[in-house]
Amino acid sequence: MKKIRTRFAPSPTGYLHVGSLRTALYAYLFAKHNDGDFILRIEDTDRSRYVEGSIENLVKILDSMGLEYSEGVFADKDDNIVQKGDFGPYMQSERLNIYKKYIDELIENDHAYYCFCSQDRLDEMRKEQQSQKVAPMYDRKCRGLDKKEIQKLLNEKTSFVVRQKVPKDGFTEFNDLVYGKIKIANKIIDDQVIMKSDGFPTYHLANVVDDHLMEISHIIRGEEWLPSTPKHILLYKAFGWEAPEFAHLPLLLNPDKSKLSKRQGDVAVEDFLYQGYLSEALLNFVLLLGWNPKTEEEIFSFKEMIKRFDLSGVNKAGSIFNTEKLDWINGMYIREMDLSKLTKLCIPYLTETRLIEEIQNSKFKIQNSNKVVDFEYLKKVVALEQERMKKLSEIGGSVKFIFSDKLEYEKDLLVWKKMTVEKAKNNLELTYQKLEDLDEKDFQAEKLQEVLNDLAIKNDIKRGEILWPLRVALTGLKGSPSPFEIGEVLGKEKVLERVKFGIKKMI
RNA sequence: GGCCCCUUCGUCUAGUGGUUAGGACAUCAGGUUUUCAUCCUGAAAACAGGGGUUCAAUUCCCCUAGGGGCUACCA
Repeated sequence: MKKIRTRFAPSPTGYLHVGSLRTALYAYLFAKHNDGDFILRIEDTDRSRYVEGSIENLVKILDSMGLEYSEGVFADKDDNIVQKGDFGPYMQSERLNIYKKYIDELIENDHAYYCFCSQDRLDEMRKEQQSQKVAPMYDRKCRGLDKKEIQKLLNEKTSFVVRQKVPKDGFTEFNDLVYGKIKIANKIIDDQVIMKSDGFPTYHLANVVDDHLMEISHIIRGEEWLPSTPKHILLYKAFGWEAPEFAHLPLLLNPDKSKLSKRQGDVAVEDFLYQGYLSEALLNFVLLLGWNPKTEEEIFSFKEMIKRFDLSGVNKAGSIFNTEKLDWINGMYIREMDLSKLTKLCIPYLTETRLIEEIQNSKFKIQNSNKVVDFEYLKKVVALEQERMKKLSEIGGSVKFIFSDKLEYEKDLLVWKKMTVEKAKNNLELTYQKLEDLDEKDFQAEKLQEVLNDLAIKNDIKRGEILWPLRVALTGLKGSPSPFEIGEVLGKEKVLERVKFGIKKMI
């Protein structure tokens, strides 16, 4: 059986779009599920749209996502871009001579022709066609040029492009692995430009040549390519090549159902990463946007994704990119994560340290605070919020109270339900006395819980009437982790200080 | 305008010629918890419309409507 090979073929035009991430993921999963290869090819044939640094960025993100490719463009130790693999180079801009050869072959075999029409003529023609409400198409003026004329224009160094010679009649059809049979009349297919006047090939030509040369077995790409697939099929035919299989993926949509775009919110993978979404969670979320396992499972490990993915589970309708569920999935992954690992990931959001060189014996300065703590302490702080965090970026705000020198809150907050202020104050005083007698080393969640429960029982007070005022005194917040856990993180001195502060408020 | 594609709860989706049309997120209610979160229980919530075919249609066919994509010397 033929080896399964898929590729991810982005253009280096800036950030990595979440839709592209999904495309890459599906292509990756399909290849790996079938024990095949997944390769990366950079489609940089449009020089005007090239954005500096985007290849580096892309490689970095793919790497952090775990979408490992076996051939393509990699970053070496020093972050230099290098190309590796049997069928390279993998940057189209470095393959110009290859395309040139194939374009010449097409001209030779009468499947393509020189076109000397000026941009102005083309623009005018298009305008005219649009005003008459006919489909804008090249009028094939240069299709009939004879050899002599062509040579003459060539000799005069007239600017030219090369166009694909599309059959005038008949139909081109193919079977898409997602959409099924697609059939289009050749007469409505334009004589597509395959080589631009700057000598660069267009997407259509470069794509076909590369996919053939790189032995791609399955082209997995976005639905926006569906209408131009017949052109590609025709190109394969013109070369006498067997076309690969096609699987087009439904688009990701804005809330208004248009194609997902930057205008209506974040679409760059790096933005989501920056906000504190975990790459596993993002992958899991995007996996489910347009694919389902035919069971009710929703959380998939990377290994499980590979095992379970198949193209038959891909649906046809576009899906709105709504991050509500992403938040849930992310929270899920955060809760399951090993505390040390989670803490490391939280460091950029919690401390002023951006680069984590050495965790052991390191000191971390807390953001917007003058506090400096070690990693073990950070772990305790993160543990406080692990089960209520949806995104890593929330950590700084949610544990701010731990590090502040003076809490700000209304005194009424100290009063629980129907309690009186007097009662709250008394209970807090009672608590103070009890905690004051406690040894520093007894400031440990379980012990505190035991001691405070005991206090409530002995004095015949509802637990809430002890614990609520205490918790508020320690946090100044309506909602927070329990006073036991917080007491442990804060330590005796701070706890007593804050309780005293609370009591004073009520005097 | 032309061509192509799509249409099940608010969102992601399952599903079948006969189902109480299932799940998840979000929402709401209740329980657990001192609070928040977690966790548990429950509720509300969908087959775009119209014609066929059929004993029976959400499911098959046609039409309409709506949405989207493409229509570049961009990918």
